[in-house]
Amino acid sequence: MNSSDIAKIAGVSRSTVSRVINNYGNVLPETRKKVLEAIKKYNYVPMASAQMLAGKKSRILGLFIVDTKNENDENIITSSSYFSPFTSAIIDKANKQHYNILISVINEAKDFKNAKDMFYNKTIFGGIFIGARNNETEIYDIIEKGYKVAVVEQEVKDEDDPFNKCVVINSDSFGGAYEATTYLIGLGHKKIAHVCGDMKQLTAISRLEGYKKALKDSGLELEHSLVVNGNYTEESGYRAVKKLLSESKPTAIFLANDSMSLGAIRAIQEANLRIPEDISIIGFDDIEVARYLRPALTTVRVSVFQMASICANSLIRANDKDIVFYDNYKIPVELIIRESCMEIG
Amino acid sequence: MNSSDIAKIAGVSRSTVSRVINNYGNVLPETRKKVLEAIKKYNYVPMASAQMLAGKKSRILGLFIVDTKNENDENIITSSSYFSPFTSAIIDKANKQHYNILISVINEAKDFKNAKDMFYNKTIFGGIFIGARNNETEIYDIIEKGYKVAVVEQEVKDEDDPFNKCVVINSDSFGGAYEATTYLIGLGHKKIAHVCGDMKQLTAISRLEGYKKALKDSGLELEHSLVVNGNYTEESGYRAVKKLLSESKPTAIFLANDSMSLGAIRAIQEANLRIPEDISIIGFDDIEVARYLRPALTTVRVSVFQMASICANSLIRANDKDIVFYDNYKIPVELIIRESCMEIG
DNA sequence: CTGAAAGCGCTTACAG
DNA sequence: CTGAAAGCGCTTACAG
Repeated sequence: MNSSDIAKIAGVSRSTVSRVINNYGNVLPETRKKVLEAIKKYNYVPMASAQMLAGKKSRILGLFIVDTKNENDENIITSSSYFSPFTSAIIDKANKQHYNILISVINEAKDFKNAKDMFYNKTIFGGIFIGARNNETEIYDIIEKGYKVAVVEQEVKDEDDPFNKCVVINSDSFGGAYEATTYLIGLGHKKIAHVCGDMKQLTAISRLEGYKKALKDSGLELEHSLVVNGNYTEESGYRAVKKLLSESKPTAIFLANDSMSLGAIRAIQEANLRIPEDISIIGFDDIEVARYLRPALTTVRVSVFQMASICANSLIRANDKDIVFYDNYKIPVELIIRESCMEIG
Repeated sequence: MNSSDIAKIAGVSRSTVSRVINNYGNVLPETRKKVLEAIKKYNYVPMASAQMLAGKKSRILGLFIVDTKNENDENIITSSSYFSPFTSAIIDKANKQHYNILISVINEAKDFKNAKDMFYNKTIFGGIFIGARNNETEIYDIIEKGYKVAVVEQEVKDEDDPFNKCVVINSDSFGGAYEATTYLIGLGHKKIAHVCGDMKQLTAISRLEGYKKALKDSGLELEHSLVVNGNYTEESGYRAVKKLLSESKPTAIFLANDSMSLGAIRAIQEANLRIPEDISIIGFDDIEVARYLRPALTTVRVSVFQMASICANSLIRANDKDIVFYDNYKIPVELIIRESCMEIG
């Protein structure tokens, strides 16, 4: 069943069938009705690739999750609590506007090829990148070829930066880290450690900066032994805090994300210390588990939903209106005070 | 840049360009080399829709998540811990075989139209349905038109059931519920309540059956007041247990999933009862939070990863080999004993 | 308001 | 081993 068949059945030309399918105005009501009936009767749906080849735009939006495998060969982001709300918000926004999402995971450099192909072979009209390391050059090509892209958590360096030619959405990592650290300082802590995230990522860089700035503004000295490496996984948080506990013995720890806080809790329990009586901890992200922990985790909430919505909507609008659309958003974060911190005393 | 351009540059015909792209054997090595160089130099990627129109198969697999909104207008499955591992496993399997995933959420009956369109307009070569209520007739159409589909958690009634013509993957809900209930009985409990899941879904139906059968096999009477409604959401678990606690006062509760167990814990805490000293609880699914709860939740683990892998692989194999592929899998589950149950004292 | 025709960018028999 | 040509199923000027 194709448009010729429908045309024959309705007693019109293929042009007319096409006109009613695309809802053009210049079709007599009765003609339209005949065509619609034939379409309905035979459950006809035009073949998408033929439509595209003839000039229609793709209504598929790519979502590319750049991810790294952890010790257990599991994807860090994809298996984290971050993935689900982000992805589902994107899907929701897209579906509501009659768009669909093509989703793919990028684990290694070579996987960027698949992502690029989806742009270049015109399967998708545009795409979103999340989880990429800061200044990921693999994305430059795509942007520079004029495709519509949105990136989350990318620094825009200067006017020549390719990321100026796309939509960039960042959360206020610096501000959140600053607020978290200041909160700890306000509670009287002086030995505040920081467990860094994956420093290839903008979020980790900014969170460390925010921590440092807060210390500085309060006149506290930055102790290098209190800043330890992590890579955003639970395991890395465990190791980092284990080390901290045996060496520099902080009274409070600000971890660059919640997953690492989970590891931190384990390390602290194993050392027979209590949270928050012996040590205060604060995370970042506010993943779902955070509020179920006992004590519930104090953390910095990032509105993943909001970030996702902006990504999807910007790109879809750009496609619908056939415009290029550059923009740079900084999404505010919020300190969620629960039970894992207390005044030093 | 299209295949004619490349042909001109390489000094061959479009046919030859097509041959090297599709890796046909009958091309002289030097000819192939010239073409490959031109392709590389100009970064040429054939347009997917033109390829499809000319006869190539789609390499996009649909993943349709049938979901219902909860009280807060959030999708139940999509925002649950079930979504992320299932989806990421599917993506992983697909990407490894050079397939991509088109993902979409079905909230209302009318949203099935989008799913059907993706099949009928040939965007996807096949699709997976998860979360649908038992015997969802909307899926029948698609199967009966001969498209490749996989469904998870669907009962196959008899030989005429359309679901015989697709891949169906079920977890052993009955067995898991039977084991969980038997475990509670073994601990000496006699007043064991069950909070049902969404009874439109096969999992909920089977879990209730397993519970009943275990009672029966142990010679325990089924008390109707001990079986209460739920719909798989945390909130429904909270309400159900609240009711149970004020009325029939069970000593143990088997909940049809872990999300409801979260609500149960809240209700039990509010009633100033202790888990497991005053009341034992056991969930189903083994979502990520389960092991972080204190006491850690005893539950029945479902290998979402395995189910997802089978879905993706079956469909992809069917497409690659161009065969129709019917099958019916029952995936074993595993009782994970943690800290939320104890012997009745 | 409607139809005939060209064209979108590929692949694949067919012929040589 | 390679090329010329037909065809896939649509849309969209163009003409009337």
